[in-house]
Amino acid sequence: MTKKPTMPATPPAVRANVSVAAPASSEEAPTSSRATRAAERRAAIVDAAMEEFIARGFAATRLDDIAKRAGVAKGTIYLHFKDKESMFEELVRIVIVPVVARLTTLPPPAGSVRDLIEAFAGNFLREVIGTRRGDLVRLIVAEGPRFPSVADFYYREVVSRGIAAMRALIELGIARGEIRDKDLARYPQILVAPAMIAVIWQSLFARHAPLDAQDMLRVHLDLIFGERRTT
Amino acid sequence: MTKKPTMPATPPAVRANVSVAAPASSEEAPTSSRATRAAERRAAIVDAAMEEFIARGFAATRLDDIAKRAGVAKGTIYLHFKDKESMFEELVRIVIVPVVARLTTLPPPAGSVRDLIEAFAGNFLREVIGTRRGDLVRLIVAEGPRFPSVADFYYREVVSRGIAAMRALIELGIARGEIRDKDLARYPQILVAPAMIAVIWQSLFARHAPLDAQDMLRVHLDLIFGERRTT
DNA sequence: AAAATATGACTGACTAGTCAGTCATAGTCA
DNA sequence: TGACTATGACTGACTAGTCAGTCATATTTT
Repeated sequence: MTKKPTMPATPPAVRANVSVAAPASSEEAPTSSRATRAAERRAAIVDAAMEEFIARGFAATRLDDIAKRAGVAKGTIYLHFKDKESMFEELVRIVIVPVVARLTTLPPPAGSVRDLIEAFAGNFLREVIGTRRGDLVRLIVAEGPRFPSVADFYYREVVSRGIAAMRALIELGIARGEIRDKDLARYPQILVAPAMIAVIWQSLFARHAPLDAQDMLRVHLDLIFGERRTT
Repeated sequence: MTKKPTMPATPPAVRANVSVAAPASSEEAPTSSRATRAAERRAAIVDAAMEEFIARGFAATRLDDIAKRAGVAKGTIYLHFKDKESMFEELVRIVIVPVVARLTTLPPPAGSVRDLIEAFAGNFLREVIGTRRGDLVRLIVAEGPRFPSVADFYYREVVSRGIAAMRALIELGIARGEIRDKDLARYPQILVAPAMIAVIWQSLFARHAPLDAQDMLRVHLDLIFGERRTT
């Protein structure tokens, strides 16, 4: 390479909006025991690694950069992770698991199916679309084929559960007469597709043509449930 | 790295199902003038590069491997392309352009809007979903953020045109009363979303849970147009 | 023979991973 | 309590290897 073609990763000033650790008082807070400090460092490494991997992809990310961003020596990374690969794999688990936990903690099953799904979509909008986590989803799509274990994990923990949950909701909707089309239960992907497209769109094309994801999802739900009767 | 973790790229035996050149008689066919031979070599390089980039991503792909797969010395690549980066960029153009050309050559605008869209979907199924070109789309999603010029090109040549074409069809459908939901014209993405999801699904999750893309698209169109009246 | 092409050994910049040594903290003893 | 020792988290210079890009040489075409 004649010169570095890669654009700089998000500069350190713009910190992740999704942090693994508590606010991580950046400097000199020996608030803590050895174990605590170690945990903080690990979290700092995870945050830094996520930023770098999202910005550059797995292969092009340098461990030196992760170390610098985390404010840690390179060797320290190897105290916490076996190697670059397993760091990437663990990273995905660490970031994804709590999100799934939160999203699958459904709100009380009160109200119509549409209300349930709207609550779901609202969470998704807030927690994923247009956030670092959305970028992480794109990263998984990007690196999945080269990391079968990551793809497997993601399928098992996120996709299959999500599909199952959506299918259950759709079947409920059909049973209650809220949803007309009975075939929809066979392809819950259709229900989720616009949300996924929104994630990708924000990552790739937002600067060409911003997308009002919330409004789009509303239109999509109108399509499935029929126009929203203004309560 | 202690050992190569990457799985081998598709072995040379399994040739691309999408070739840039004519069948590329692999050995010794001096059928041709210099210019022709040069063009064949260039095409072989493009094919090989596509395979490798799809299998490994940009950063992890070695030019030595592309050369070997194309049956060419590494130096030869530099007779055709300035460097790895511009090879990738040109590659995308070279492969995408003819597909767009073919897909935008609409069949005679006869029949219902649904028929038009179904024809479109059929082409897309055949030409993209589950083919190397589908993988290329995933690759663009993957590398887009690191190759703004690729993302720009893809947006300009494929996405914006596709969206515009879909919008036109939707508006026609609304005008003719085939489509109920008027808001759909504001988000043609909704019409296309399941097809994109199918592309990604085949790439990432096919071996966990195969997806009948054709049937899914049919269900989706039923959702938009209402159940298909059996002609 | 001259020109156009093609080759692949070579170079140098770059980076994953290592490890001997440092030092703040935790633990022990008088 | 204060001094002294043990621990292991942390460091960063270093090694071994990789790979994009070059170019002197060989091969093919005209």
